[in-house]
Amino acid sequence: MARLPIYLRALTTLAEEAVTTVSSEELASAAGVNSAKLRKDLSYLGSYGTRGVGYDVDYLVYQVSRELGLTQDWPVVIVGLGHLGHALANYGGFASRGFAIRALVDADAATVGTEIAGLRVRHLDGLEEEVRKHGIAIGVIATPAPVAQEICERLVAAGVSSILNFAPVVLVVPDEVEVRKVDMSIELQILAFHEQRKLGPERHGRLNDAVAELADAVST
Amino acid sequence: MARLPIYLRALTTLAEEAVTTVSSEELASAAGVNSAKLRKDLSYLGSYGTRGVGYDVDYLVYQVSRELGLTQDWPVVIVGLGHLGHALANYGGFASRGFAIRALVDADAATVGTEIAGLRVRHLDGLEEEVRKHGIAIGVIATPAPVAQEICERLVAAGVSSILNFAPVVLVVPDEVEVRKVDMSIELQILAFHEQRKLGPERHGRLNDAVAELADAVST
DNA sequence: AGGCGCTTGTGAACGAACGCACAAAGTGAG
DNA sequence: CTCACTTTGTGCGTTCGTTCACAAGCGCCT
Ligand SMILES: NC(=O)c1ccc[n+]([C@@H]2O[C@H](COP(=O)([O-])OP(=O)(O)OC[C@H]3O[C@@H](n4cnc5c(N)ncnc54)[C@H](O)[C@@H]3O)[C@@H](O)[C@H]2O)c1
Ligand SMILES: NC(=O)c1ccc[n+]([C@@H]2O[C@H](COP(=O)([O-])OP(=O)(O)OC[C@H]3O[C@@H](n4cnc5c(N)ncnc54)[C@H](O)[C@@H]3O)[C@@H](O)[C@H]2O)c1
Repeated sequence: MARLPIYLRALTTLAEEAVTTVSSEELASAAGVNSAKLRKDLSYLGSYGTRGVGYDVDYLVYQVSRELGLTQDWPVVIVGLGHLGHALANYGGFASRGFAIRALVDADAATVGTEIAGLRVRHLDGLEEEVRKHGIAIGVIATPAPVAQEICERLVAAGVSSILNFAPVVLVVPDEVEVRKVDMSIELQILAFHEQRKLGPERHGRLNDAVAELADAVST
Repeated sequence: MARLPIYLRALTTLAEEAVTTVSSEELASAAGVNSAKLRKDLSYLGSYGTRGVGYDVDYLVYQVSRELGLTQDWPVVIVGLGHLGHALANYGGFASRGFAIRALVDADAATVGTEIAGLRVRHLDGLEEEVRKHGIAIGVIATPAPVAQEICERLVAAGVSSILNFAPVVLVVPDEVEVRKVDMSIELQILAFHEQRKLGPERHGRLNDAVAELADAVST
């Protein structure tokens, strides 16, 4: 389930506050979900709660971490160390959540050889060697969009089977490779869509009209 | 619909390649979705296709842009100009997709006053004034997690009604405010989950066991 | 020891979204 | 003009996920 990481974050926050026990209701509101949904999600991992009491925070942290495969550290390579790649490489939040950035790769001669967050940037030529050397299964693509697909293919060929893509393109990969994309422009556009709708439906698209009609129908 | 921005991107790419007409099948595969789903999505905006031919690319770009509210530029404020805030402020992909970054705000004395991407960073004190001055409806939070909720409340109080949050916290907002979050750690954790499953179910969590049993049941 | 109150785990109903498959509609060739 | 071909728009069955609601289980208080 894609919600486990959210629960895990809420749980670790609680653990830091020295909370030992939490009810599904509390945890659900901290994670921003329905409590029945949370209980059902957790029940897929097994019965780790105590009726009448709730869940033991530390124990649940462990179980969820195990389920997510975070009891070990995953080595990661970042390809493309422009603005975004720099930010990612310097971000401490990955290391503390089960990931270890092990290799940085870029094509730009000016960037290659520089040190970022204690790691030396290697030239693109060494991509495959870095992946093999560190046994890297997870690759991050932070290159310009036009080269993302090519980088993706090289990562896959080298043995990477999970990719986090920041470039605004749809990557084509074999079935066994998992891709997730983070696209900030799309997020903003979705916000703009809702924002526009708030301004009043009359001056806008047909989708809004349809929604307005629906609202009318409901209110009568 | 949350898929419209993806279609829009595929369409603009096609437009740049001087493609004038596209079938639902082609556009769907470029966007990575089922063609029936794409046609149904587009039909919500109206009937802009021609049977036997397909969709006119330029016309569809315009219709989708209008639906998303991208015929105008949306002013945006970024709060927190650390690594990530810098990357965002310098990113050209926003301006070309209907957004104009109009204000940068940070609490750090060393950052305030510096110029990033042609814009001067203003102190947090001026947040409300900047929002009002530019009529900003969309705010981006790139501050450390502990202050994100507080910043969020100030943005909302100042009149911002859509927020893009990069801090790893669940923001609490009034119903009429739209929040979207981008959480890179969560994306990585989801990848780790799938990665772990590939390694073989025997040494892992109960969720995997359940899936394995299911697979057994199906194959017999 | 027994009962009371609280919280979990889940069966079942509901609803939304997906995708198949086809009729309707347009194009172009003969 | 007609026919064969292409592609849209959509009705409908199906699947997936969410939520309600409640029985089962646990701890605590008496
Ligand atoms: N910066 C942001 O805030 C932001 C936001 C959304 C999306 N993105 C996307 O993320 C990607 C990176 O953005 P950025 O702002 O860091 O861009 P950037 O131009 O600052 O950095 C790109 C980096 O990739 C390197 N590169 C180019 N070709 C390469 C190749 N073939 N192999 C390896 N490295 C190569 C460049 O040398 C450069 O260091 C882009 O696709 C962009 O669209 C960025
Ligand atoms: N850098 C990444 O790649 C990355 C990845 C995932 C998530 N994030 C999240 O994004 C956020 C920012 O990350 P970062 O790497 O840029 O951190 P950072 O520490 O580099 O930058 C944080 C910035 O926020 C400013 N700030 C602090 N308190 C403030 C306040 N009250 N008001 C306004 N500004 C304030 C600081 O002065 C600093 O400039 C964090 O919440 C982080 O968890 C970052």
